[in-house]
Amino acid sequence: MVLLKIITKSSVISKSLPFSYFGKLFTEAAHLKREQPLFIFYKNRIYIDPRFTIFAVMTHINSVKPLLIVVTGPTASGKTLVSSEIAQHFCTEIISADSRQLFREMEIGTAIPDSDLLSKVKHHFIHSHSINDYYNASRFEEEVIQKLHELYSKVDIVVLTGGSMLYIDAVCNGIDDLPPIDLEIRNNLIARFEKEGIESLRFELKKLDPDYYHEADLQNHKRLLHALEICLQTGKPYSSFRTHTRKQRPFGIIKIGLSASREILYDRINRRVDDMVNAGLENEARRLYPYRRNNALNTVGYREWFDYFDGFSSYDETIEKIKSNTRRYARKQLTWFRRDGEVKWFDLSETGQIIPYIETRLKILWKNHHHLY
RNA sequence: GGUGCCAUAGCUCAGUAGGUAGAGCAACGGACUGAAAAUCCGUGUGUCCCCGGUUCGAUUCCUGGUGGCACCA
Repeated sequence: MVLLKIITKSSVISKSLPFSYFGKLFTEAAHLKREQPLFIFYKNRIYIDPRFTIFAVMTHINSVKPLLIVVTGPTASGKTLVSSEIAQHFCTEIISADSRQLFREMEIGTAIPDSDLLSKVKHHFIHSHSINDYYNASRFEEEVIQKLHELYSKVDIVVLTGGSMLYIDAVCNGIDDLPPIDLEIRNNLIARFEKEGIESLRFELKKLDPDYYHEADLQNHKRLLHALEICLQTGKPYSSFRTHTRKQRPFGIIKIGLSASREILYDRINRRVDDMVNAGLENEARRLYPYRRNNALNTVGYREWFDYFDGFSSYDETIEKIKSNTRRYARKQLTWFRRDGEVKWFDLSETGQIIPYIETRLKILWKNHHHLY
């Protein structure tokens, strides 16, 4: 809801109005007894009759939560195009939730939107960081929440799109606050793991945090390393930082998922990998080869080339491996989606229904507040 | 046309000295709170080419087909 105040030579008009939500023409003029409307709302912008002298137009958003439209789906399901259409329809901007498109050094292999789309809609968190930066889901949460705060002062709808589910969860539900870890503690633990093996980590965790020891995946060294880092850094068990609660967000969330049959999805993946190869993926990987130890480059579409450069696989095997690993990645994403009951799914053949669906949801959301005024 | 070899999972192939089978890859499922395109865990999906024969029992041995490969014509 928007409080609109228009100050003219002769009068001050104050009106509470719904935001320009449906993308339809919205007029508000009857009370002026004019034949022509004084101003119209259209797609988040206010257009004023030029024959009228306006001294000031002030608006502010009031009471109704702004909205985050989350567009997700497995890799190569067409998120980029759909989210761009949604953003254009609602005259807003896109935040990318993609843990690899963040990095400006990686372009072809991460399938960032093309320059045409980037010029039509403002995108955030694409090529915003360097592969030399230390990055993680918590940082993403912090930076996106900050960015949303900024954006919601201008618009009341923002689109979040991507397939990095942990990152999306971090924005929608939050993740627990943890202290930063000294590099020395981290490196010591890694060295210990490499020298003494995972058994040594289990032994230490059982001592420092028996609670987490019982629920942890004891085969997964990353989980154990992380828990131990926290224990050693703080002197308190890692489990004492785990709240198991969702953070409250000052915005509403609608989740849209894009789906396709396995056959179609796999075909899209295979074709996209071929396109990437034709666009010069091998050269991009060769350029990044010196950085292959960076976590950012522990990524499908790059690590396979590094094996090829090291002589461990043939050219054809490399491309097959990229396709196969991308398919596996998509399956892993699907596993994550199955647990999230909040997602409204649309098949690729019915993407035309997405914007009408969002508009219906908006009507329901905002109608309830209308009675307050 | 002749001779030899081969036919087993979606693919490449093991194997059963006769008791209806198993590896790798692919595929499929799950976990997931500061590396997440990461990391970790689990699952065999089969007319053992076809028709007969021998046998208590044949994917395995035998006859004959069919298909493939190699060599000789």
